[in-house]
Parts: sequence; structure tokens; C-alpha cells
Amino acid sequence: MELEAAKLKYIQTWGSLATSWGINKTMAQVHALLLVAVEPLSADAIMETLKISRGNVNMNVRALIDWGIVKKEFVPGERKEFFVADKDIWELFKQVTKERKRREIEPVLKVLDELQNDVTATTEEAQQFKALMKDLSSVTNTVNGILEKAIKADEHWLLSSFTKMIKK
Amino acid sequence: MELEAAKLKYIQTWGSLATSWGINKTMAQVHALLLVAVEPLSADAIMETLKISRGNVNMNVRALIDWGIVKKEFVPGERKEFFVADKDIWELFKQVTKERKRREIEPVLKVLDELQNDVTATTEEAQQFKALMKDLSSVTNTVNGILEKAIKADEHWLLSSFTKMIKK
DNA sequence: CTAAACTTTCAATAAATTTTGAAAGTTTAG
DNA sequence: CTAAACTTTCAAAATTTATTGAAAGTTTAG
Repeated sequence: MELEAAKLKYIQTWGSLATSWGINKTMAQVHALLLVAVEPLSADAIMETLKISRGNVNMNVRALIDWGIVKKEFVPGERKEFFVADKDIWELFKQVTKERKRREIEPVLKVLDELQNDVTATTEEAQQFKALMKDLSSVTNTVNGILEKAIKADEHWLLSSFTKMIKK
Repeated sequence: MELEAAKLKYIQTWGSLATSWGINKTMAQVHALLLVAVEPLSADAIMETLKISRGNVNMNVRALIDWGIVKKEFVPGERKEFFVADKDIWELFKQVTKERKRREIEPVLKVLDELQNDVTATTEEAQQFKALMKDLSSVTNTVNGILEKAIKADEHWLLSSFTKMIKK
């Protein structure tokens, strides 16, 4: 397979994975493009390759920067801004995990705990509801804890001691 | 807070969490409703509570059954079908994880491996691309392995030995 | 069998999300 | 300062995704 074709296929595949996990397809594609790029890309280059508008590029690059997975890069002698994606995939995973935890999981945990505390009734049904909230909260907390550990861990920990544990 | 209000708030919260993780909001709400319900619910009861159409209820309940997290329940003396959600939240987590792994992660891993193998060029750039695919594949595989272990583990493993490990 | 009770389907419609592109804003070279 | 180069904004348009509801299909009671 041609390298360029392979790059495009990767960009497409990554875009559709992202879609099924609630991430904007274009955002994932811009990121994928920056990942496979050898040098920093300008907004124009991204527009041209992905056939999307300038506004769209701007918004999605902005979002990627906000997620902490893309950086602006200054290219000597150029006025334009250039963008690069961190090539360390483990860092990428950690960063995305960290942000999703913070943006989505933690707020939900807060609500679950509030619901548990705010229901004052002591009927059988209320007890059941509170027990359910507690269970949801417990599993969510557990998952959150695993992710917490993962984002603090270095790759070595994940790939070695964890692998051993998995095979156990 | 009133129990009914708390239930509604939970249904809403869960629905919006689902949305940000690429799961249909109504599907999550139907599931949440079944979770907080004390007895099995009919399609009519779901329609009425969530103010959605019969077709919508049918499709989403169907999807939940397909995900393995809701079951039909036969109620003696009734012609209608009734539905229940498994109340074991850890089972729910395992089931959802298993399905998403199978439906979304594994197909992507397959593509990443293909891309790595199908690129035959040996230029510097091709090497870099293949290394990137390898890294992506490696991290994805690692995550997949953790999930694999999690769905095979019992809750005890997760809450005890894992907790210990996390605190290490 | 027949009709009522219930479930499923799916084309049309509605809602939500994403994208565009032109105008406004900002920065920098000269 | 001024104009060109570049970036940002955001209302309107396009696209994607979800929902409706009526018709078709299925099951069961009698």
C-alpha cells in the first residue's frame, strides 16, 4: 500500500473511532493528520488535505490545544502559525484520559453523591434508590481511580507490571 | 429532595454522560429508568415517563437488550412485555466494556495492524509511519488488555487487589 | 378462524451537531 | 501610521443523528 493511502486510511479510521466515542470526527482527523505529519502544518495545509474550511480548522485546532494534545509551533521566517501533535502516544492517552475524567466523570460523581445525600426519605424505595446511587458511585469511583493511576503512571509501569498482572 | 425528583435528576444526568461518550441519550435514559424502577416496566410505562414515542421505546429497548444489559420479563396474567435492567452495576460495567471493546476497539486494532503490515516502502517517512502505527497499536492493545482483565475479573479483584495496586 | 392486543418497521420529520465563509479582529512589516 | 497577512468569530447552511407515528406484522384469546 502507498504511504499516502495508508495515512489517509489511518485518518479515516481514527475519525470514525472518535465518532463512536463522542469526539468530533474532524477534530480526530486533524489530530491524526498532525500525528502522521513529518513537519509542523499550517492551517492552510490542514484545510487543503482534509478539504475543510478555515473556520473549521481554526475551531478544531483550538479544541485540540485546549485538550492539551496539540501545540503551536513557531517556524522561523514564517508569519503563519504552525501546529504539531505530540508524537508520544502514551502521553496522548494520558492527556485525553485526564481531560475526560475531569470534564465528564468527576461532575457525574458529584451529582451521584448529591443525590445520595439529598434524598431524605427512609422508605424502602428510597433506600433502594440510595443503594443504587452508592453502587453507581462506587463503580464509577473505581474506574476513576484506575484512570487516575494510569495517568500518573509511566508507560513502563503500564506495559510491564500491568501486563504481568493481566497474564496472571 | 423528593425521591421522584431525584430519580428524574439521575435519569437526566446519566443521559448527558452517555451523550458525551457516544451513546444515544434516550437509550441511556431508558436504561436509567429501568434501573431505578422497583418493578418491571412495560413499553407504555416507559413512553409515559420519558414522554417518548412507542417506536422510540421499542428501538432503544431493543438496543439495550442487544447490549445485554436489559432483559424481557414475563409478568403472569399480562400480555404485554415487561423489561428489567440488571441491578448489579458491576455487571453493567463489564457488559458495556465487553461490547464496546468488541464493536469499536478490536476493529480499529485490526486496521492499525494491517496498515503496519501493508506499507512496504522503507523510506524514512514510511518507517516513521509504521512506528507510529505500532505505538498506537501498542497503547490500544494495552488498554484493551486492561479492559479484558477487568471484564473477566470479579468485583472483588477490582475493588481490592486493584485498589491496593493503585495506592502502591 | 377472527379480532383484539400488542410489537415492529421505516419513511418522513425534527432535533442536534457540525461546517462554512464572509466579515470583523489582530498582528506585524515597512 | 497603513496595509497586508493572518486569525477568529458566528449566523446561516449543511449534514448527521434521533424521533415520530401510522401502517404492517405478529401473537393470542376466544
